[in-house]
Amino acid sequence: MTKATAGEPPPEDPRKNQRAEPRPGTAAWWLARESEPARQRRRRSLTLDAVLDAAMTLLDTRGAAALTMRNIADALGCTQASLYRHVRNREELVTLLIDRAIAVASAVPPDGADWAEKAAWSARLFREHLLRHPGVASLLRGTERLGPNSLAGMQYSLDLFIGAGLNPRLASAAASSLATFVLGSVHLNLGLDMSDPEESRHRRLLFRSRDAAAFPLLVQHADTLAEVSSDDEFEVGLNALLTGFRALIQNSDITRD
Amino acid sequence: MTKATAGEPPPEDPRKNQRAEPRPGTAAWWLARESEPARQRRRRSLTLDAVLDAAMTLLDTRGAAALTMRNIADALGCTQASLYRHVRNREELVTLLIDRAIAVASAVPPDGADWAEKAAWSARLFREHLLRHPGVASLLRGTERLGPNSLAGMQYSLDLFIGAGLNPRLASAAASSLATFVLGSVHLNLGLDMSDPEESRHRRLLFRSRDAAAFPLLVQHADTLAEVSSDDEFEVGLNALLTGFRALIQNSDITRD
DNA sequence: ACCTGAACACCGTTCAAGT
DNA sequence: ACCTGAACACCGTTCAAGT
Repeated sequence: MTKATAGEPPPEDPRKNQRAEPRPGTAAWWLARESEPARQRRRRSLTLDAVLDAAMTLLDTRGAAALTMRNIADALGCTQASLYRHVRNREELVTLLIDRAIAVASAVPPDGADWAEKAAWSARLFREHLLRHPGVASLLRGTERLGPNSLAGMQYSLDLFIGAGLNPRLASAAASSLATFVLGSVHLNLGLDMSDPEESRHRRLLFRSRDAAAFPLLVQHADTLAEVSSDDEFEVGLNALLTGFRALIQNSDITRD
Repeated sequence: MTKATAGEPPPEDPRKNQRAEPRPGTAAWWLARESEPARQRRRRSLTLDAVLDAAMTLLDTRGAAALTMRNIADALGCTQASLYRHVRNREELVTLLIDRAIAVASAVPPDGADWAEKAAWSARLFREHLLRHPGVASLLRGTERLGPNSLAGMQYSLDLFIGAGLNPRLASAAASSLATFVLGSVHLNLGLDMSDPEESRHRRLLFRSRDAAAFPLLVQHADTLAEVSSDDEFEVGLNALLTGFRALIQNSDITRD
């Protein structure tokens, strides 16, 4: 009864994963899924797509906490047990769901922009998509990095950064860094309500009331700090990253082998 | 029975949060906690610290999925109900726990380094701390950004970036961006086992077997891509960010008001 | 071959009752 | 004033039994 969850040290089987079912999200798992033709061959009343569709609307309308097997089954008018015919776990369901929910990353930026403008455009689009679907953001764990939609995004950004002058290794790292930053930005603001005007006021109060000896800068700049929004943070970080990539490209121009 | 979770659209009370208890992690909540002297005054057999200690060792040894009220109570030799005397929710417990688990951020980098080296040192330290405590990483949600330990980190990095020449607003955004990037980097690799040598092999197989028409770069550079590690990604992104901050500092030198 | 009903071992949270 | 026992309404997952 191992409930494997991200962040959990694996139960450490005595014999190291000797032919154990691969965990959802690993390369082995994504590979194994493709060579399972039997699963989808038969015509059936309930399909995996229908399950994922129901899960997606549930996630969007009622949030991550409402994404239960029972609720999904209810939405589909079947029993919970039926779901396990299309999915081995809840974890597997979430992995498939999130890969699918990430599809927006394949949207193509306006033509005529240079690589940096395109990268910024895509990063902003991805962020806005996640902000509109906070349930999706809260479930992102990296397990979807090898899913078809993520791979499409990777192909796109590799093209972008290699075209800009980076070698494949650096292009891959740059693309991942950008995605990492977008996800971190959304994730670090999930529990907060900066949209709530009260939050900004309370934040100011909090900074102001700190011990001035221990937190001089927080006290001194309380008003300014309370007003720095998640959008501000994102734009500053995004520009810094792209500036850094630009420098990296110029460097590898010089040290080109 | 609202189970408010990050990523969940708030249940939308008809009257907008009219004197409702603030959600854990909001500025109002952190503020309210301080002006609650009665809670900790009395000598009691079970203290909040003891609860959080037990929760922490549970999280580290058995992972996030094992962090249940029952298990915490068992570890302390009390009943679950007793825990609710020190904590209103599981959510509140997690918020307090994560703030405390983040204390490493207050470690001070070696003297004599310039601001960029110090920032890099702290970022790496924070990342390594999170990698050693994946359970903590998986629970980070931004609700701890206003906790005492995060504020200490903020005071420190504000000092660093203001000292380097940024105004308070930009310094705050830069500091947050860096933290965002570290967290995103750890979080996006939570579900994966890059330590597993098999994973790299499977990843190569996965890239190689893509449709060459749709994913030409993935197929072409499969071997290289399969070997880019999370460490590589992190270092590339970290350097890019710091390079970007350096440029930002030079710019604000010029346009100083 | 597919789906169901009913159960199992868990959750977080509450509250009257004990001391 | 503090803690407990026992319950409540939920979870994910399994499996014999139905069709």
